[in-house]
Order: sequence, then structure tokens, then C-alpha cells
Amino acid sequence: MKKLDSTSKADLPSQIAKAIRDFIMAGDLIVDERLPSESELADQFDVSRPTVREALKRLAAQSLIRTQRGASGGAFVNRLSFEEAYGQQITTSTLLLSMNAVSFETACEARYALERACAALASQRRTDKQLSVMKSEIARQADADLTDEAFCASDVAFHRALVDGAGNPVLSYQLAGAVEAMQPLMNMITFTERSRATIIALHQRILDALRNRDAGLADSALVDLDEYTRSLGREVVSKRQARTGTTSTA
Amino acid sequence: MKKLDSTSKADLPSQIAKAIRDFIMAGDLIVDERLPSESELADQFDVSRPTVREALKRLAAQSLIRTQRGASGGAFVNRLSFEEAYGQQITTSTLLLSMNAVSFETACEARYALERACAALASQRRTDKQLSVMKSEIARQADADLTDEAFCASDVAFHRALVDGAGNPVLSYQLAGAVEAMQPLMNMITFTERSRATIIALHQRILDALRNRDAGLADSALVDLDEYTRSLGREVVSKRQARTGTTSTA
DNA sequence: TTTTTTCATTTGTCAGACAATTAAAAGTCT
DNA sequence: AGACTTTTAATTGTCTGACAAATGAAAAAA
Repeated sequence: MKKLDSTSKADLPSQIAKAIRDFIMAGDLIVDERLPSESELADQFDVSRPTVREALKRLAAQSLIRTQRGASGGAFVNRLSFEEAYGQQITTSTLLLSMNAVSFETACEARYALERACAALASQRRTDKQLSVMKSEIARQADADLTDEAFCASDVAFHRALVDGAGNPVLSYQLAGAVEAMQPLMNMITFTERSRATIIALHQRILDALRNRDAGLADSALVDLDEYTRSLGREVVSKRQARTGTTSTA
Repeated sequence: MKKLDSTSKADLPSQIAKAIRDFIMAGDLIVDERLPSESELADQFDVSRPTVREALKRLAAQSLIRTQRGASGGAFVNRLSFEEAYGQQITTSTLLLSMNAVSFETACEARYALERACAALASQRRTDKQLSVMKSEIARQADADLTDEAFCASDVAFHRALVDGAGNPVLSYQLAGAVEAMQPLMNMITFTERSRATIIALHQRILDALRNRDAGLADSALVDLDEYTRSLGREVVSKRQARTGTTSTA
């Protein structure tokens, strides 16, 4: 049924995990189907149960399977939900950004490039509900008592509504990772009263454009927001360099 | 140092993995730093070594750590490469598309929306090397003996060069997942001689536009390619429905 | 000093055991 | 018969202990 490559130098759990993963991805195991028990798998692959367990844990870490204890328990092929996929994407993106020292400029550019693509679609398809979410987030952002973190969170919610306005779950999924992963970077930026007002005004321009289904205005507002966000980032970086003399970009 | 939430109902390896992952993501463990040995971790978390091992395997499955045997071996924080991130993104995206029955239309729309965003940047930044890659892929696609799979692979290579032309690794990373994940769907489409010629002509238009740094022409060529790809998809779906009477969208 | 050997450390794998959980089967009462 | 309770078997979760394999470092020999 399943076979291992005995010539491979990879450790056994990896090989077993790969074999099962290939099985699932090829469609030989469908969603909610039960895998053989750990003991049976151990027999099939001719390894011990702990080895099989490690392989299953690897798959569980990727949300490919879920396990259940009990009489009719076992490992089941998991229907990957968009939510779980978000989580993984965010984890991966966050690490990529933090470890590969992607510059704020690069991350910003990618984010707004994707958002502009969404805005073009959203200007056609946005629902009233999404407009009202954006409106209420703008109202929240105007609260002077808001902490920087809360301001950023509201910002994320606003942009999320914008992205969802495109009505394309694949785009929402792709972008969610980028936006969320950028939040630690965004949090490092200090939002003065003046910069908050500027951002809110730009948000309002985006909202108005979407309300009027004007893709061109939405795009130009996003371009301006892109440029403004980058200038804020540059400011923070230069200030820090002046203060510490470091050249880190992370 | 590290603590577990004893009130959580999640299994121990999950909690341990989360604790270590949070440690890494917070920057308390930097790249290439060595984690305590499995025995030491077992003592710290007050669990047995196999339990720790399962936790480490989960992290290894996410490419967060790598392990090495031997005297000075152990688990080390892994520098997540874009390549590894690609792999994970592709796995996740493929499963999402295959299991959540995203329609061909939706996937197509997302893909070309992202590509158009890249093309705008690529028209400014593309290098001669990327242009030559695109040119040679077009030449390959003109070979009538090419199998459909090889044609698709060449198509992916062409679009990859286009995306890389944007010079933004974050965008490349985001899009790689979408494009690769769509390949199984694309492979299902039968490419007639006529459709191949049409696609090649559109590729040529894109190449010419990028060569002349004309963002507008590149965009309109991609819009046309988007529309043409979707029409091919609709054709295949309607033919299949007529033949089998199924209404599946996957 | 250079090479070889030995050794301690660490992960990889295994075997076996017991606990916790759960659904189904068996039993019991009305 | 039907509803409820108890038992039971299956399965994963976790632990203990052990040995193999790899590997770098220290010790010994040339």
C-alpha cells in the first residue's frame, strides 16, 4: 500500500510523513477519512509506534490531519479551513519578515500592491456591510485615547474589510498573511496625532471611493497611503539610526 | 524560563511546541542558536523525552528548527529560507484549493489580480535576464511536440519570471503559492493547437510590453490572458457537465 | 606537531507498559 | 420492547528504559 525509499538518508518519520502526505494530496485519502491506527501503520511501514507517532505529529502540525482518542478514534484527514491556513500563513510570513530582514519598504510595497489589486475588485463588489465596517473602524481610529496597538489593530480590521470587499477568498487568504505579518513592524512606528489624522483622512478617501464605486479614486488613495506609510517608516528608521548608529533593517 | 499552561486541554507536545515557537518568534532565540538538549527540555517542561521529541518534530515540520546528531548536535533555530516558505505555501495552497472546492474562476481571478500588480512593478524594474527567460519559455511553448504538462510547466516558468521581475521577494513568495497551486487545475485544461497559439501570442505581448517598460500594455495583455484562461476553463467545465451531468466545481 | 584513537554527548529508534478517553456492546430495569 | 446504565474493547497520550548511530572533542600515539 505505502512504501518507503530505503535509500533516502532522511529520517524515518520524515519519509513516513511524506508518504502519507503524498497520499492525501493525491486524493487517495479523502477528507474525514480515517487513517489506519498507529499500530497498523507501524506494521505497514515496519517501524515502531513512536516513529509513526512522530510522523503523524508532523502532519498534525500542518493541519493535514487531526487525531481523536477513544474507541472509534484515530487520525483523520482534516478539511483544511481558511482559518487554519491563515494561521500558518501568518506564522510563516512573520518569521520570513523577521528573519530574512525584509525591509519595511519591501513589505509595504508588496502589501499595497496586493491591496490595490483588491480595491479594484472591491469597488465593483463591495457590500454595504463592508462599507459600514470600514466606517466604524474609521470612527474608532479618531478616538484620541486609542493606544498605538489598538490603532494598528483597527487599521488591520479596516484593510481586512477592504480586502474582503473583493469577494475573493483566495485573495483574502493571501493578503491576510501579509497584513498580519506586517503588524509587528507597523507597531514599531509611533503614530503621532498628526500622522493619525492623515491616515484617517486617507481611509476616508478609500471608503468614499468604494462607496461611489470609483476604482480610480480608491487606487490613488491607496497609492498615497502607501507613500505616506513608507515615509513614516523611513522616518522611524532614520531616527533610530541617528540614535543608535545601527544599520539593522529588521 | 519556559512555562506551560496546565489548564489548557491541548496535548502536551502542542503546548511545548507553542511555547518554543513563541520564544523563537519573540526573538528570544535567534537564528542558529542551539536549543537545550531533549533531555534538558524534558526536565524543564517536566515531561518525558518522547513528548519533547514530538514537540520538536512539529517545529521541524514547519522548518522552524533543524536537528543534528552528534556530540555538539541538537536542535537549532532555522533561518527560514524563501525556498522552504515556498514549499509550505504551495502545500497549503494546493490543499486549500483542492479541498475547499475553490472555483476555477476565483483562483484565476486572484492569480491574475496579483500578477497584474507585479507587472506594474516589473515594467519598471525587469532585468534583461528575466526578459531572456521569458523569451526562451515562449520559444519552448511554440514547440508542437510539447506535452500539455510540459506546456503548463513552461507557462509557470514564464509567469514566475514575470513575477520575479517585480524585484519584490515578498510578492514572489506570495504569488508562487497561488500559481503553483493552480497548476493541477490548469493541467486539467486541454490545450488545443489553437489555444496554445493564442496563449503564446499573449505571452509575447506581455514580453514586448515589459521590454518597452510599458505598464499599460502589460496590464491589458494580462487582462486578456485572464479572460482567455477563464473562457478555456468555462469551456472545459461545460463540456464535462454535458458529458457527465455533474455540477462539481473542483 | 600531526595523526589516530577513544570517549562522551546527543539525537534516532525501538520495545513495552500503563493511563485516559471514547464509542459501542452488553446488561438491566421499567 | 424501550430506555438507561455498565462494561468492554480499541485507540491515542505519555512514560520509562534501553540501545544504535553520528559527531565533535579530548586524549594518546607517532
